[in-house]
Amino acid sequence: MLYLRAMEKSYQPKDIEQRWYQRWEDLDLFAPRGDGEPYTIMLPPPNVTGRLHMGHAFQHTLQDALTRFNRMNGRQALWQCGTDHAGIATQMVVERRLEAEGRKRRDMQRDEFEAAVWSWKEESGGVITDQMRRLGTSVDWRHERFTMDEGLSAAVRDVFVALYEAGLIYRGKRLVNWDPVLHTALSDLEVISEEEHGSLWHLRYPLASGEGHMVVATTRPETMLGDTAVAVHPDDDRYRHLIGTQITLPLTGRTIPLIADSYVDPEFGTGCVKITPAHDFNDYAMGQRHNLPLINIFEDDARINGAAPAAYQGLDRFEARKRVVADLEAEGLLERIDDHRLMVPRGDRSGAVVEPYLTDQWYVDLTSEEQADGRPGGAKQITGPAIDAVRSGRIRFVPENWDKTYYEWLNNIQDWCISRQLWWGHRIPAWYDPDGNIYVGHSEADVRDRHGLEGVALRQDEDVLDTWFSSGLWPFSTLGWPEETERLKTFYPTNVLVTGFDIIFFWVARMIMFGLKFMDAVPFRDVYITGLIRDHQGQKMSKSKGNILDPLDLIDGIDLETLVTKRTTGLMQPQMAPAIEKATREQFPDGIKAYGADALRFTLAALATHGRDIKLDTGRIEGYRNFCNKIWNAARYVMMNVEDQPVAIQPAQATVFDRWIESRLSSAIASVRENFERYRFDLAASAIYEFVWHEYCDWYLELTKPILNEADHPAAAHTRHTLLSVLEQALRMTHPLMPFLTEEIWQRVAPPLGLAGDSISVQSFPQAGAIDSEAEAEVKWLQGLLLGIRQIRGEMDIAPRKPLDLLLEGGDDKDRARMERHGDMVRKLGALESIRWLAEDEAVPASAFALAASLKLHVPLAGVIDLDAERARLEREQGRREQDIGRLKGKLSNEKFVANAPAAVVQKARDQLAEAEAGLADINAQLERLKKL
RNA sequence: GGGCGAUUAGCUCAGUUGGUUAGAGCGCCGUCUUGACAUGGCGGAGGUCACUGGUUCAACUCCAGUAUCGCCCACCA
Repeated sequence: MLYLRAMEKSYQPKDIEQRWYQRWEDLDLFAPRGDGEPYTIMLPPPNVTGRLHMGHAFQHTLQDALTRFNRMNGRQALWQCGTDHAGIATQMVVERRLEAEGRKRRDMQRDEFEAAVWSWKEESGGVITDQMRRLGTSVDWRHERFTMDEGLSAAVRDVFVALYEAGLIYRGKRLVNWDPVLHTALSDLEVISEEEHGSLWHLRYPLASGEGHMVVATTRPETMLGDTAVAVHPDDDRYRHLIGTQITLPLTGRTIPLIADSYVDPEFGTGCVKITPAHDFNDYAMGQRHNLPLINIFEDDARINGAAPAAYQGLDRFEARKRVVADLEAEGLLERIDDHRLMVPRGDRSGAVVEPYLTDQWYVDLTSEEQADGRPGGAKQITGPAIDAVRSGRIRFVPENWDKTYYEWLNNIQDWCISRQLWWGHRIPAWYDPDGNIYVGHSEADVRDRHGLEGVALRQDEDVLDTWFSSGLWPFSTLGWPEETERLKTFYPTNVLVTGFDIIFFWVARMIMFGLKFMDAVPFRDVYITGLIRDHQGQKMSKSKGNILDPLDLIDGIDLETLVTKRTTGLMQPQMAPAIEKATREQFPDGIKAYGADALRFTLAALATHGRDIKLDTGRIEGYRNFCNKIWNAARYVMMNVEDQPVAIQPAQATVFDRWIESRLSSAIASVRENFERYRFDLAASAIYEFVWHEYCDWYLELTKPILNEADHPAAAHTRHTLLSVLEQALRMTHPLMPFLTEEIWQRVAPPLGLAGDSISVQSFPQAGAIDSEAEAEVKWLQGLLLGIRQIRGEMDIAPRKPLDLLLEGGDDKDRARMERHGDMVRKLGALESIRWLAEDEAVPASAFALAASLKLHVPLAGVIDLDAERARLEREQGRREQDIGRLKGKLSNEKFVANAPAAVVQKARDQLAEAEAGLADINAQLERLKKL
């Protein structure tokens, strides 16, 4: 009992949480245990230098709940964790830090820079793992992996070599998305296109004949320096006669042809398009069709190069644009400028406008068809199987409709550009000899060996691989692949992947491709796609909007000034600071309270509905913090009552209340189990909440008080047992969502029941027992009776403890028998002075009235009763019943309803009608009596 | 231009194969500091289920369309 102290009056998460995680880890409870059926979740590896945001906290909560639930069910549960080296993101962070120290990457040696990244990784890598521990995540820390670990790097090289040898990786010179700030190629996915304000410049291109000119419209006038044609639609009558003639390209002195291509839309602009094959994807394609020359006019930082006239060389592309427009205008060749909205492609990391740029890059073939030499192309070998895995149901998206997004993307996919001109990442395992021949292998020695390259100078490719290339191997590389380890055999394929929709393409699809290709099996059975966590107004959380919430601040709390500082420092746009400060002060005038990890987790689970983003409101977290306190205090009550008291276990002595709460618990357990299995964390959370608060606390605990407060009550011992046992099971049921609180309480509750263990987290998840419908009916009856009394009290403004007399009228033998059994309980919980049945011919005194099914309750209130209030209340009841009766009569008088609806539905309507009519008669009678007073 | 989603109480959301008096939390009103808990108890008010048609004995639920909002994909210069 090392860890246990006297229970404070209220729940203090800080005390509890800090003690338990360390203990769990010391006991190594989160490694796979036993020999049950394996259950595996791969943690989407966060960026090693990052911090966890609310989205991570959300996903980690769900993964932890699943892992804990399955661990408690006896599965060999593995939650594989680790971090991603995050090529571009990390390189940028480190470069920025170096610049703060006055150092520049370009002045450094490559190995020197890599060393700086590794040391930054060591320094900052602990932030995430610390955050995860604070959240209570039960990952297998001893097998934590990093995508640049030697084993994972070897896997990357093996995959690259294998795909290259299969003809599925190739090197090619073509137009790529080029980031001129980061000086690297990007994949299609890393380019974000958004609509921006721009202009449409109408330029005059003189005909070489000297007779007139063509007018072309462009959004990028500077690229005219690289034009190699002007195109019109072949059927465009305005220009048809000019097709094939030459045009004098202004400013350059070059002559270019007027060509015809049906790609051109005659309706748009002037119907004439300038063609720049080296700087536009469409123009590139057209250039291929028409054998046009490519003129690259940019350096790799998008300055104008030597291919352009000297006047423009060295200018940045935007400078060049101004200059070109000015020069054209000076020559009278600028017809007009229209405002124009256009889609501007930007690099997702740098924000720089991406330039289509002709370079040599490495690609994974995802599109080509089967080839004549028998080599299956990428479409057949990689993309097709990935589509089929989902189509055949071997992989299931939850919610299901994400499969459409997945198919849509794969059906329109392009080859994947995997090379990046960065220093941080997996170096491409390709070497060049002085003649430029390419050799791909696992290492330089391997290459020399295989190709007999003794004594030949070899130079390794400078580029690194796209980060997602290594992330795509995560489900098997972390388990030891390419070695055939025991771990790999046991835990692959994994059961479920929990992630956001934003990386379905980046990551999910690629894991499926690689998993199928290299493991010959799907990497996971289910893909649970979570919604996005948004702020209380539904805005996306982002540093630049200043609406970020750090999970740790919700756990530990934070004062307003610290929060303001945190949100306003290190902004990309410092001018936003005042607005962010104002909004923060408005939303959190007192800062953020400490809610604790359990409350945060429970909230996130409760909000996890399918197919919907989540607006996170701290009010909601506060509500669940209160729920933690409720559990805490219920446990206090239980412990107070079992200390030094006998706890019996003979079921024969069970009261109907004991049977009732056991039965309700069974329903709750069944619901929680089912909903965890369906990934309905929201329903699981509400089943727990409903049971613990509104059944166990609101009713059962209250029902035990009259028994336990009476000296030597015959049911006391068993009641204590039930109090403990139900709480103990409820704790196990709640543990996957609230690991800390349940552990703390379980350690106190288990021993009196003769149970013990290192931790609740390795106990079994409770099993649902039988439903006791007899007990449920009896307690429901009792609740109805007490509700009637409370309604009278509540609406008549009678003090809760003022003793009342209760007169009963009507009812049947069952009511009398039940009242016989529970009269004492009703008297105590209803704070009644007396209970008496009205004699058959006895006049009803002036009283407040309530109905409990067919039982009529009268509370005599001579002199005290507010007749008007009571009449108004009864009339409201009257109105309700009349409405019901009207509706039910209408239904039942419809012959088709009676004929077609299932018998049970018709009977139900009849019963409801009878009950409503009887109730209405009772209320009318009471109203009549009131009139006479 | 294609695809997906949302619209239910003041707010945030449930409502599983069509049959419930359409629910919960927060907020609101009233009341109560009783030996688990005021981070609480008890009672209460509050909804033409976005709109229009259709299918059906029966529609929040199924179908079609409309409106508003949001997201993803796409080469219109």
